[in-house]
Order: sequence, then C-alpha cells, then structure tokens
Amino acid sequence: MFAIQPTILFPKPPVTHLCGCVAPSIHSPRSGKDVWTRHNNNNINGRRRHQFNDASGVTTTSGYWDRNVDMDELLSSLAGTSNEAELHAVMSLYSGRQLSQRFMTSLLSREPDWRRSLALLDWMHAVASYRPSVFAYNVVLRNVLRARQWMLAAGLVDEMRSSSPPVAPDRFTYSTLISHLGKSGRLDEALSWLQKMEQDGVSGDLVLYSTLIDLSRKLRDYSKAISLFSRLRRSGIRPDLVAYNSMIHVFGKARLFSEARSLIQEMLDSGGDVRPDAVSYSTLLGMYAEDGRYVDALSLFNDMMSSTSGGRGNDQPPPHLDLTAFNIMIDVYGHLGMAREADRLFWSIQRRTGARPGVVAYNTMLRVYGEAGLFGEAIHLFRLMERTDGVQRNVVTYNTMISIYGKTLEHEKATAVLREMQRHGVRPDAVSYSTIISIWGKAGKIDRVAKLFQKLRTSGDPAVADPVLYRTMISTYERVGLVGHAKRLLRELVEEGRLLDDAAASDDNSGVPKETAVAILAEAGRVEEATALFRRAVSMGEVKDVSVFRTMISLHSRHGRHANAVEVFEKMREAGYFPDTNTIGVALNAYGKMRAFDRAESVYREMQDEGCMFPDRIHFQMLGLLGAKRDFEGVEALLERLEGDPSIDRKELGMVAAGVYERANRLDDASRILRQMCQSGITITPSAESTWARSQASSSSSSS
DNA sequence: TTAGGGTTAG
Repeated sequence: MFAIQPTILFPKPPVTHLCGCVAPSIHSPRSGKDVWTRHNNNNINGRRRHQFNDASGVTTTSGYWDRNVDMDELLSSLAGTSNEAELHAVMSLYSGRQLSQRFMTSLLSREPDWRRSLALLDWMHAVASYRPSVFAYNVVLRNVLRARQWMLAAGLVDEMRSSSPPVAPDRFTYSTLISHLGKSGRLDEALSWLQKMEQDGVSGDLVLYSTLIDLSRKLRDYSKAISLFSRLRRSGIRPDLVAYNSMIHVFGKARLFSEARSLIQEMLDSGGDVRPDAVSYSTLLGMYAEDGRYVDALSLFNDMMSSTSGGRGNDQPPPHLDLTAFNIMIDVYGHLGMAREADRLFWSIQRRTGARPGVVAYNTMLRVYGEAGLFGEAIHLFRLMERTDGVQRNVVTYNTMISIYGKTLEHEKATAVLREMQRHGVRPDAVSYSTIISIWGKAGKIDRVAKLFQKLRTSGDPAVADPVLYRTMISTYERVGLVGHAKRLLRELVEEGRLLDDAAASDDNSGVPKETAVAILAEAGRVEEATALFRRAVSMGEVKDVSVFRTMISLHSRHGRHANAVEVFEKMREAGYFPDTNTIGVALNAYGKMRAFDRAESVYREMQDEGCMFPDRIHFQMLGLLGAKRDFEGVEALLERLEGDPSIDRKELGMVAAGVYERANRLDDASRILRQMCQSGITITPSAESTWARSQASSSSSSS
C-alpha cells in the first residue's frame, strides 16, 4: 500500500525533538494564535484564506462540516504525539467528524515538520482513505527536501508515479525536487529527474532550465551548462534576461568569449523585448578580468561609457553603468598598473553612477593602492572607511590591510590588524590566517606559526579545512627547512581523511573532508597519496564537485601519468560529469601521448553530440591528433567542417592545419593550405611566412 | 506551492 515506511528508513526521533518542532506555536495559546493568524492572513491567489482561523471552525464549500473541529485543539493533540501510531490514533478520533479533504490538505500545508507531514500523508492514505492530491504530495516533498532527506524524497516521487492510479507529479513536483537536489550539489540526480520529467511528458520551464544551468556553473561544469542551454533552445523556449546573463557567465568561464559577447549582441538584435542590462555587461567585464583580458574589458567598458541607450534622461547615467561595473573596472585598472586611473574612477563613482561606493569599491581601491606601493593612500582609505556612513569594514577589508602590511614587511602591524578585526567582531577566516602565517613565516616567526595552526586545529575552526591554508603551512615549513614538519602535516591529513570514512566521525565535522584533502595532496604534488584518497572518496560517493576530478586529471597529466589521467577522465564521464574545456584539452593530450587516437576522436565527437561547444584550441588539438595518427582524410574532413564554422578564426585555422601537415612531413599539403589562405585574401603573419619559407626550403632539400 | 543572473582579499 505505502511504498515508503518512514519508521523503517528513519528511526524515530526522541519525543522531545518531535514535539519541539511544532510545540512552540501550539503549547502557548497566545503564540499559537499569532502563528496561525499570520499564516491564515496570507493572501493566496487573490483570496484571503482565513477560514480555519476561527476556533469554532468554519463551514467549507465542499459540504463537509469541519465546524466541530477546533483547529487549536486538534493541533495540540497532534503536538503531543510522538510517532505515527499515536498520530493515527489521534486522527482517527477525528475521522468520524467528516473532515473535508480540503481541511486535511490545509492542515498538511501548514505543517513544516517533515516527519509529521509525512505521517499526515500516511494517515490520509491509510485511515481516512482520502486520496492525497498532487498538492499534498508536493507540500510533503518540500518539507522532506528541506530536511535534506534525499532518499525519502526520491521515494515519495517514485511512489506518486507508481501508485495506482498514479498521482501524476506535476511541474511543481519536479521543480521542487530538482532545484533542491541541485542546490545541494546533487546535479546528476537532478538531471536524472529532469529525464524522468521529460518521460512523463511534463515540460520543463525556463526557470527550471536556468536553475540547472546555473547549478552546473556553480559546480564548474560548464560544458553541461552549455549543453542544457542548447537543449533549452531546442525545446523552443526563448531565453530571458536572467538566462542570457547566466549563459554569459558560463561562456566566460569556459573561455568562449566570442560566444559570450554574441549573446549580448543577440539581445540587442532581438528587437527590444530582452535588452542587456547592467548584469549582462558586468558579468562579461568580470569574465574578461578573471581571465586576465584587461584590454578587452577596457574596450567593452569604453563601449558602455559611450552608449547612452536606455538612459532615463540627459542627467541620468544609463542603467547599464552601475556600481558593480565600476568596481570591476577599478580592479582592471589596478591589474593594468594604472592606479591613478583607478583612483579617478573610484572618486567619480557617485557622479557617474548615482550610487555611493560600497565596501567592495573601497576594498578594491585599497588593494590597488597597496599593489601600486601607495601605502599612505591605502592607510588613509582604511581609516576613512571607519568614518564613512554605510560602509562597514568586512573580512576582506581587514585581510587586504593585513596583506598590505605584509608587503611593507611590518609584521607587527599586520598582527595588530588581525587583533583589531577580532576586537571589532569580524571573525578571521582561512584567508586571514594564511596571509598572517605567510607574513610570520617570512619574518622567521615559526613558533608563532606552529602555535596558531595548532590552536586552529584543536578548536575545530572550519578555516583549517582550507586547501590554501594547508599549502601555506607546508610551504612555510619547507622554506625554513622543516621538511619533517611539512611531511607530518601531509601524513596527518591522509589520516584525517580516513577518520572521515567513519560515518559517525563526519557528523561532528572535525577533520578535513576527503575532497579537500585530495585537493591539498594534489597541490602538494603527492601523487600516490592523492590517488589513493581520491579512489576512496569516489567509491564512497563523496566526490561532488567536478573540480576534484579535474584536479586529479591535471595532477596525473603534470606527472606524465597519462594512463591515469585518462582513467580518471573516463570515470568522470561514466559518472555523468561533463569535463570542462581545459580538462578535455588535457585528456585529448593524454590520449595523444598514449596514441589512443580513436578514443580521443570518439570523446571529441560524443561531447559535441551532447551539445558541448569547444573553444578553437580544442578543435585545433583534434586536428593535431588526426595528423599524428596520419589520418589525412580525417584531417581534411575536419578542416572542411571547421572552415564552415563562422566562429572559428580562418587564419589561425589555416596556420594550425599547415603546421599539422608540416609536422607530418607533408610539405606539399602545408604549402597548399598556405596558398589557399593567400588566395582567399588572408594576410600571412611573419610567423606564417617563416613556416612557409621553412616548408619551401625543406621541400626543396628533400627533393634534391 | 516552486524557482534562476554580476564585483573585492591568501
């Protein structure tokens, strides 16, 4: 009858706990009233829902009489129940009173505790023979998901699908399930439900797809995000502004900058209903900045400054010029070594955007001053923040200031800032500690470093589970020659990873999660330990972030362990993860080194079939592999296909193809390609000319 | 009833 038996899956909690979930609003009549009043006055679908607020009960439209039932009394009785059996007993007292299904559903929808709502659902099934509606299921599902009871949630939806007759899950069911799964990093489960949803003929909507796209991005699974986007387009849904902006971010992360920029163009061309906004522009600006393409950022910013489109008036700045864009540009000027321009931009923020600089602007400016050696300005700004309304120094401010005192080699002042932040109630984090440790290390204060780290570990401060902090500790020890200490740290790390194998140990959250430990070991170049721990973590399903796979693949590749790199890569694909473009590049390289050309080719093809888009260099890499395989028909076929792709730079493609032939010692073909380039009006750069000349020279020498 | 986008520090 009931596919899930919560009593079996999840042992009953102690009575006090169960009561505690509902009791505060029930036991005290006063606060209980408040809670119900608040809920019942919610204006839902334009109708005021207050009919159950009356202690005497209200007649419902369905013809049942719920008036004999005092809602408060019923809820107090329920609050005293400690398990489903007792709940059933209480409810059966009321079942003779002909509670309407609507009443029951309403009761259920107000129940925030997942155990109790599940029990109510069970009761509706078993005792009253009320058939729970999709709505009822959705409410329970929401509660179960909020409690992160994943298995139970999946079971509930399976039950809906399989009960006879089925209670067909609807858009809300899937949307709730998928977004909760995704939010907690269970992207693959989320995607498998997306499939079931499609099987059930429930169409995904724009928000759902865009949630999944953004989740993929957060898990750094850009290829998957891109594939979802093309799926969205294929199903005829037109992206809106948020979806576009999400994708600009994704394309930027995947380094597909021309794609990112073309999305902005697409919005501009779309005829006005979707126009790029401040978020579109600053996303792209930020992506340029992150990839070190400061000049591109500058040129985009110039476009933004000169475009007045969408302005609200002559005196008003255009809406796409906002504080965030300026924040990014201060950072960009800083990286370009243009501190004076950054300074000018900072002080013009209010005039040009209408907004006052916030803490991020101050923090960025602070760092730019520090990096430019303008320490007087930095200290002045730091002091100014204290006196500026609406700007609160935060952990980033203090960390930046600590690092500035590190640059001036004033470790006592750096330490003083650390104390100052604690005095002001700002908790130092992993960045604060790794900054100060590195400063103390350089000042030779190893005792202080060791003492601090020991303190952090014993206090269970979450900052210790940070890969960079570990790396700082290790390199600090190594720099002063305490190699034994560094090794001990790594050994303990592995042991702590093992400690977490024990389910009980993971509850108290002590030690370092395996994913982190793998990253630390990999960064420290400890291939064997990292590999062993990684295998354990995978087998226990503890690897959720694709970046761990990526870390391992690049670790193996750096150490020339191409077979291992390929092994991890294939495991990653089996697990349903999409590798990012960098990883694909590394994997293709590894396949090439192993001379496994066919496997490389099928990866290249399959990923495109799955909707992936590659940056040019991946295509070029594939050309190179085909050349190395001496599959020249393949080279020509791919070349022809790539020539038809307008997003690929023709000149670069020609150069790469000529290089492929040159390496394969087919100089006639190399010349042919270069000749075709000249004929189609592509100017050949000096390096191309030298390639050409070399190919001519060696072809004449080989023929003589 | 559910739900999506941008910036700073080691």
